[in-house]
Amino acid sequence: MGVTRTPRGRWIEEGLRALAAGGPEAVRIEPLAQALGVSKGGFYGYFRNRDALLAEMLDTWEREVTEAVIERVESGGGDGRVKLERLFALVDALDGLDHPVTGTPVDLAIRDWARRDESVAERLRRTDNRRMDYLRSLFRDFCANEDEVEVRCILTFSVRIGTHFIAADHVGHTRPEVMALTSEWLLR
Amino acid sequence: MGVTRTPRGRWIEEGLRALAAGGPEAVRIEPLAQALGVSKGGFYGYFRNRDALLAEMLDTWEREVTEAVIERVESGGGDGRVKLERLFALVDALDGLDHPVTGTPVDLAIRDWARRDESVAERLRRTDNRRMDYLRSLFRDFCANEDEVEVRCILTFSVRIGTHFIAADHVGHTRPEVMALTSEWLLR
Amino acid sequence: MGVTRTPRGRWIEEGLRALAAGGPEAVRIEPLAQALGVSKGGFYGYFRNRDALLAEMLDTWEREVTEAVIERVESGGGDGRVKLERLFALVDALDGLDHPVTGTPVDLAIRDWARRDESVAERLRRTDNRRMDYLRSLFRDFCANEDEVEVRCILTFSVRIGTHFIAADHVGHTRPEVMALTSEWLLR
Amino acid sequence: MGVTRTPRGRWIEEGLRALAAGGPEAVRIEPLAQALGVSKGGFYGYFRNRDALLAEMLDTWEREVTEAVIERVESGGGDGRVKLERLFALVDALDGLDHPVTGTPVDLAIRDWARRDESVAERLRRTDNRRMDYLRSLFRDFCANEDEVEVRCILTFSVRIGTHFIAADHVGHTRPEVMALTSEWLLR
DNA sequence: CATGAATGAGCCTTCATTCAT
DNA sequence: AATGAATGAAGGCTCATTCAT
Repeated sequence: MGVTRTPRGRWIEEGLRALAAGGPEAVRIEPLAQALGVSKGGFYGYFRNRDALLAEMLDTWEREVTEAVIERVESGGGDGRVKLERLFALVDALDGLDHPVTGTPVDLAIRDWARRDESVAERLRRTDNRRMDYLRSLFRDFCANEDEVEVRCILTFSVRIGTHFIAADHVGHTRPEVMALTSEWLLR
Repeated sequence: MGVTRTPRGRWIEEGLRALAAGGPEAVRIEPLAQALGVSKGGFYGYFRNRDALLAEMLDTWEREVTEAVIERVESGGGDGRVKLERLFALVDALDGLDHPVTGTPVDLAIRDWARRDESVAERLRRTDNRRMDYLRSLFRDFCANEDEVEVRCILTFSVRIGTHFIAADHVGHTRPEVMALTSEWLLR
Repeated sequence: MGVTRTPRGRWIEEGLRALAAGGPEAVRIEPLAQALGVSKGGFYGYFRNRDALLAEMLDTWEREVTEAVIERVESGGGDGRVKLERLFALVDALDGLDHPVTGTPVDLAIRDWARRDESVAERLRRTDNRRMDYLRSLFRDFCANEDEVEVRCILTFSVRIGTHFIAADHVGHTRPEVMALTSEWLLR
Repeated sequence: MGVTRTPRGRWIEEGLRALAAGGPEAVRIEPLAQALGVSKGGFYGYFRNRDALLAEMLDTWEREVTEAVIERVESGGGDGRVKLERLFALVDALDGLDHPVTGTPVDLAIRDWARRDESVAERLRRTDNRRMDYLRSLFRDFCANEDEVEVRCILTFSVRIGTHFIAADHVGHTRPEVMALTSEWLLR
């Protein structure tokens, strides 16, 4: 469940895997067909062309990425601070896994893609706004100043994204340890 | 200064421009030759192959990106807080410009590239460590706790990178305004 | 009458339509199936392969094209000259219509096709001989010299075909006007 | 001379040969390359794409087909009737040869193509108008009535084109004999 | 019978690379 | 060094055909 099983869905899933691994240019029909153990010609029974696959990959991602996390954070109950802690833990766990659709690598690949393709940027804007709205609602629980809420939100979001794009080492700490310290700091 | 003038350097510069615009896959010999007004065959007089160009592009970037900013921040004098403010202003200015080597788009493209290529990741680690070291030295000026220095560093760095990869809108503010609020907050 | 209604006939009719519009290469199973609102796999329930359809299209055309015109010319009565006038008027009318089987575009497409395929040429020879025989019988009504009959026949036939393959403009006349003058001249 | 020898010209010539033999759809890069004994990739050093080749084929044809015949007819001198006789003989000879550019098969293929492609039709209109203008000038030499000139022109042109698209046999004559009779008749 | 799925050959095109000049 | 030409691999796409259901 979650992992699509229809042949159409298998192309999409494999496409997202390729996207995560090598960016949109790496989503090539022939290697995908080979990975699925079918002939490349069969692809066109499901999708009009490569662009249609890319679009459906993004559709799938946009649909799944928003439902997944928020529900699981909300389901646990508690106040904003508790939920944020749960959110951070959940995101940490997600980084470790390798889900073909909701996994972090797909997210990062789409972020880079969005810098070059306005239609992708628009989709990202939609999902990022939904995430940011949720973040705001949690921070407001213990943070009265609206500006500060916004600052904490962008910092929280940035550090969770930025950590994957920054290669620096830390003195006396591992990156996860610094992330943990940072999370504490943002929840003060 | 910065813009190289040797024929070899012109290939590198044009390659970095292509990298910034479309990622490493967009660095293609023929369009580069066309942009330089020479034949693509000539490329191989300067570089063994495409990979050699990519390597030299990274060499050039690594060399230039570290010298540039720190020197200009230091040259102005003042304490850590003052220098950080200057640094932030400088980075903001850089985002607006479009320097073919030290410009932000090249930086972002290399960060995404590093996620897929370990040799690129290693170069990025070197430059990020140098930047992080410098950041640390500035934050230590007014922040005694080492852990907090580390937290402020990663937050500072993350928000400056993350802002380019995050598409969310803000309530009652533009992104630059939120960035300004964030900078204040990090310098408290 | 003319428009076939059996499923088999509908493939043939649609095939002729495609032939008229784009030549034999344009007779492609998939677009035909789409135009008929059925799946392309079903095609092979009626025809062994594409060539079988092409053959049956030609069968249909050969059968219908000969019956149609002559009967209608004869049915009106009169001498040869009168019948030729009626024939010319009929052909002019046919050029304006767009019958999927007996329409002029199909005729022209088959004529071009015959230049490249001997089996098509043979069918065309059969139908052209029947038409020519009929033409001869009409011209003989008012033209004693056998050679001149032959000349008038080939001229009559040629000008009715050639007009569709010649793109020249005329001085002070439209093409239909010149055709009318030509018809008069041939009936002198 | 006449047959182009530059590599570019060889592609065009081979393309026209394919056009004559199988229509525009038969002009395929790979078979052409094979016929020329080069790799298909090399094609793109000379032409942007297949359409560019088709266009240049038509350019070449349009250029050569107009110069060729008229000059040779004029060079012999004589009055209109004499020139027309020479023209008919020349066209007959051309039908027998197989020149890759000015040969009759190319002409016929282009005529059929023009029925489906307006840009081809326009080129054909240009060349046909030039030929028709020349025909008119010759017929006017011994035919005072303008309408009759026009009739003789379209009949002359039609029969020369139509003969290749009509498959009928003749009674007691071969086609060339009927053509000869027809020519006499048109020159009366 | 009809359908959906799959296949494989063939086509156009791009591109890194080589090489003679 | 630089150019123009050529190569070969790879990729996107179309299409006739087959086959299980």
